[in-house]
Amino acid sequence: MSKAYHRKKQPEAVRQQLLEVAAKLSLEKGPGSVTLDAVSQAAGVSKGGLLHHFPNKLSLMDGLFDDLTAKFDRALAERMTADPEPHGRFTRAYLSACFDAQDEQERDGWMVLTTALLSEPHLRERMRRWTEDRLTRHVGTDSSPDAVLARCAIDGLWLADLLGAPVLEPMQRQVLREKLIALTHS
Amino acid sequence: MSKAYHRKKQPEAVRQQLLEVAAKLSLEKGPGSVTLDAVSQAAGVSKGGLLHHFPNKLSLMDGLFDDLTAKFDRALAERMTADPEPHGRFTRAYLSACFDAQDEQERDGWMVLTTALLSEPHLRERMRRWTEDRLTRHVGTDSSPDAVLARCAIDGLWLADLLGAPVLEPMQRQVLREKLIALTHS
DNA sequence: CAAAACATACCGTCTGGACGGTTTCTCGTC
DNA sequence: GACGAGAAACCGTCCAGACGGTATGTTTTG
Repeated sequence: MSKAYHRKKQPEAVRQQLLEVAAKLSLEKGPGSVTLDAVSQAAGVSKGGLLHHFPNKLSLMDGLFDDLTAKFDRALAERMTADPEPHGRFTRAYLSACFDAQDEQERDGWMVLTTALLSEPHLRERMRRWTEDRLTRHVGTDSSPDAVLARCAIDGLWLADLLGAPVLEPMQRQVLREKLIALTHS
Repeated sequence: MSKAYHRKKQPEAVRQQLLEVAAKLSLEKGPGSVTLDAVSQAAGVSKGGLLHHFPNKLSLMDGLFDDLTAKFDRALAERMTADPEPHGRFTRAYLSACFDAQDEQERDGWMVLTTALLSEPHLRERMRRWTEDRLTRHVGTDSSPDAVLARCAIDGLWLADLLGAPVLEPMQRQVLREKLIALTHS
């Protein structure tokens, strides 16, 4: 009889814990290491418990996707409301959300998303729809060639970070950041 | 008794075939679907045959990595020798190699590389070293902030392609391309 | 004939998932 | 507020198949 069996029931917390563990596992040991056994064990829950919250693995991945995109959307929304200038607003929010790692954990989460994304065709498709959606939503303010260029560069830079790339010195990073900001205003 | 058993032995061709199949599988059905069974079967070889060429799965992945990076390096070298202007030469070659899908298959290969890369921490590390290497090799001609910016944008754009992103119209794509080229000259 | 290039058969482990049980929570009724 | 009944939140076990890998054969090649 394990402890978890008798502890206070807190489904939402457990659910969140499972998602966090899945994300961490995917980031550190690759998406291939995200197995039901590994996740449940690392989360201190039995596999049966995991399968109660997510009836199968696909729904676990989907849940992870939903969770991460929701967080990212919130981060974007925050920054956009704080930005008085409509033109290029979305791209600047995107930049800030990726650059300013206000929340260490959130940044990692966003990275997880991409790695898991590319490995699972199903999530790739969901991601495609997500970007498409945000894009059409901010067409008009953020569809200039320079804005597109900026967002591509942000993605690329963040991809480099993900690979643990030769870290740009903070100063160079700052220069880049300002160049990108400038692009959103043109 | 299978056909492959009695056909003419052509080890190098089989080896190449195995790598191609592995790449195709990874691209289309995700890195998770690259199994010894699947690869060998799709290549028309027995699993034993596969394991003869690559003694274990890791060496298969490494072989894939070597093959793809070698191809990409060759593509880069070609373009660089054809470019008379030293300044920004590497970045322009990089741009051209990613943009101009001269060889449909080669472009796919490069995409495979990245997806497989991110899923396998081991390959992530190899990739990191690879980029680091190319970077230090062309420091001096391709380390200006604008060149870095350009390469980031290229990566980002290519990532968008990978996701099957909302395709930019060819014209917009052309505009972007010219902006990037301009960046390599500044 | 030796070695390389395959094939075939098989094994131990892992993985996703089904299933039935046990404990705790929720909520209506009195 | 007590209380019982059902629902929700777990646990533990078992299984069929997939997976990576080994061991041993057979055929071709040099």
